[in-house]
Amino acid sequence: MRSRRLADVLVPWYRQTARELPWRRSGFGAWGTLVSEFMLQQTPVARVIPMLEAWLERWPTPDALAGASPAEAVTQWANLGYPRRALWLHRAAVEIRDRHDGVVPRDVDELLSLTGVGDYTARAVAVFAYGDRHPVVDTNSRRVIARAIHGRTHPDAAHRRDLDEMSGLLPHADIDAAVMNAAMMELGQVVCTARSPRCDVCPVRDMCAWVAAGSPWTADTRRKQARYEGSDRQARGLVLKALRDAAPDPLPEEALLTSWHDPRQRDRALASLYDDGLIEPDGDLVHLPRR
DNA sequence: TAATCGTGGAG
DNA sequence: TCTCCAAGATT
Repeated sequence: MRSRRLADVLVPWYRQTARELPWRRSGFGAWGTLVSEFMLQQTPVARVIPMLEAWLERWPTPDALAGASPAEAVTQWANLGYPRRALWLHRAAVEIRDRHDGVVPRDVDELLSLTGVGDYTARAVAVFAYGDRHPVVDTNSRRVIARAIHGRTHPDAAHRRDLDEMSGLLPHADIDAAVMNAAMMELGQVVCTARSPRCDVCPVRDMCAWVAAGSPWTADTRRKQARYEGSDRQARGLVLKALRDAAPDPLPEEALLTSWHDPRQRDRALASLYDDGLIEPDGDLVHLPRR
């Protein structure tokens, strides 16, 4: 059947052509893997690499990060985006210290119980750091499945059934299954890309349902990302940038978003940041979270 | 379940 | 210039 043959082609293809990335080095470690996966959540590989190395140099273990303040984590996170991830990674480090003796857990359910760790990240750590056999499904592999298996241009929204589908594609041996998971992601990222797939160099084009269907380019029905300019997210981003730049010093709340056009939106952005625990009040001052 | 959450590079 | 979207998680 098709699923079996896909792995027969992709596993050797990956072994021959995969890019060298920091988290693919042997002995990179579960902590490094966990940090890299947090950073890679919605942030491109090229932007992650230098930030990851700086992070691991500063905090080489979960204990080291757990001993720092959330403010330090948010500051070190710099411009990676979605700063809640920095907060959550810090919380996860505290949980690893307190509940797992400072060792990144191997069990998927224990990984899932860590703050900020979901279906993708938990299995990525179990598979890529520990070598266990689980389906790892990210946006790239979902796109490859949509095209190669179902002949669709775009994947549907992420769903847990994706895990079952990927399970059906995995070879039996743990080591090969791990490579297959990585190969699907790699193919989606470098060949079967979202906007302009490079079918001319695709190793599985002769078994691709989408190519067989004539490579139809249908509309993407998934909801588009909201406009950023003038959004709450932009307002929040400006607040955190100001606080990161001032860190470790706080700033007067009046100094934040001084030239923002919409005072109600300014209040809303600040309120949501307080709510998320990304900022905290100290009289008239605003701090990044100190504990 | 669908909306929300940053930032910057590529096309 | 402007749109798209990137190794997702949470509520």
